[in-house]
Amino acid sequence: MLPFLSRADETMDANGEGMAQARETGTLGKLMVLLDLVTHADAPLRFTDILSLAGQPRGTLHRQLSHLVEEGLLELDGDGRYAPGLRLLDFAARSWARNEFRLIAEPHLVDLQHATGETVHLGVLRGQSIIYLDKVEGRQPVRMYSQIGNASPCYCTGVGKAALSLLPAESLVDLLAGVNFTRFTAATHASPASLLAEIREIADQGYAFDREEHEAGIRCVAAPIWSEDRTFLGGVSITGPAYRLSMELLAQWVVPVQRAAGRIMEGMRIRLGPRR
Amino acid sequence: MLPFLSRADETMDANGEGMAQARETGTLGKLMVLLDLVTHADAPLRFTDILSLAGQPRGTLHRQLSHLVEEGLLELDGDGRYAPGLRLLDFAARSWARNEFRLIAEPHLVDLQHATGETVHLGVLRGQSIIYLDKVEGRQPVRMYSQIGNASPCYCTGVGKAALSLLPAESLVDLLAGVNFTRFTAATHASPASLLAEIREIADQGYAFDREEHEAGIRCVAAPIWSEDRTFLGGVSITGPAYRLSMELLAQWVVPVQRAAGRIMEGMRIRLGPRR
DNA sequence: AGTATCGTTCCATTATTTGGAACTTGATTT
DNA sequence: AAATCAAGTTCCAAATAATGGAACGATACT
Repeated sequence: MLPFLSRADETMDANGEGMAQARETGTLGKLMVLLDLVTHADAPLRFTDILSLAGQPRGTLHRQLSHLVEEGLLELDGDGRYAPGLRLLDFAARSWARNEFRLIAEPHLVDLQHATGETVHLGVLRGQSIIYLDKVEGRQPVRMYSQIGNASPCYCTGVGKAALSLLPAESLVDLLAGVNFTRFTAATHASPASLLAEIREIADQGYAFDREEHEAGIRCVAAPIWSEDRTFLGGVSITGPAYRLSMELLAQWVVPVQRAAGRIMEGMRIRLGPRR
Repeated sequence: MLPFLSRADETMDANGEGMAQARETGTLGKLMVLLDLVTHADAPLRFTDILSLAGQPRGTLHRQLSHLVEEGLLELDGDGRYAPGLRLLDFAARSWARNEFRLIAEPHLVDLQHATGETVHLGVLRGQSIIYLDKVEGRQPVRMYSQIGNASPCYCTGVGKAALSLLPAESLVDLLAGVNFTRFTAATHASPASLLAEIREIADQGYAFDREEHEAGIRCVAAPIWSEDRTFLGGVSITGPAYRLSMELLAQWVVPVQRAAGRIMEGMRIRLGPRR
């Protein structure tokens, strides 16, 4: 097995392997599997690499890749290596710029950043992952895309656990059934059982901590965001290094984070409210 | 000719209509037309809106949209409006983070930013558009994605004209034949003729200016970037407000910009060189 | 209640995808 | 230089998925 894909395997697992989820999207689904393969790889893949990973007949695979390249979703360099295409950037730039949820939340994220001086994130639950929609950092060296658009596990991030705490018990169990619990640090929940216990607590309290569960030395407080019809579930969080963010300090930020979350929800209700 | 492509044609106009480029990508091509429609719209579209724009039979369109939604490329909100899906962000984040060209160029962009104090861009030519791959800004309020991933016209941006100056005459004419010249400002080239004249000049000099041609009050200097096999054509630029960047000042920055471009090319050669 | 309007489902027809095999191309070995 | 091997590409009858007209629900409007 190709060594550099170990990473891709993990990500795929996190997306649900248990569910034996047959794609019902015909041709598109098959092509998306390929896009996933290429975008998850650590380096551009050669035809043969993809062949062994995708397990398709050569003729078929060749045409599929050609179509993806022709549409700009993949790029084929002079050495026959396939890399993600720049058209993806173009799509993403537009979908980000016009995203309603993000636009409504943005001013409140900035306020929260100013109030605390630390990094603020906005994330939503999609499948079993949290996708970060926005990030507001205090100091200069923000490398854009550094976090935005990234998919992170829901079971070991503040925003993730906050989002999960909003789910009805049944959906929660269903969702967790598909999750592969990777232990990123000593504090990462290793099983659904302990996670469920914490999530019940979070549901009562209305806020979640990440006690260095995803990355050693990084802590956060998060508050959940929801809509009545559960169209969006997500959260806001304040994140920072453990040496600066003691658990006591994080506790003091519970109220500001919740207030920001509340304002974002109010913004969504005003924007979408009349109809629901 | 199929009527439902009228809108897609418009979109293509900016990108090239003259080429009568029938999509050869079967099912995927049809779905990408829909993705284009939705991501280019100013607001989420309802089923009927897309129906009238795409002009497909209802049954067909419905299934196509369902597939896109199921794959996360589109999202359908509670009011039946289709918006770009967050999976696009996930794809883009990865393709950006691992893009070789960008990774090689990054340190040189930062150097250039420090040397001048103004905003630095890295862009590549894709089709008739420049796609910005990176941006390094001096002062704080960088809204990420503000420019990265955006597709801009090639005929009125510094990076665009620099990239065009590298093309052999024939390809250049072909490419410009497909461009729809929109006059953004009084200084925008209104026809291929005047543009061609300037591009010849740029090819001789090895650098390009943007004299408020895309946006009033914004100027830039750009230098071209190429590889022997023409796999990548693009440019680096320094951009800023006209009141601060006199043409004299821009002229002083020609050398630094060219030097940065040269270093990036060298980086690419080292990385890819042995093979070509 | 009556009637548009909007969205969804069905299914025989049609077009696209499939995949095995044959064929290039280019590098490596004898 | 010829032979061998691996990597990629093209072909085409068979299998599969997409198509689109029409019938069917679901809301909103009168």
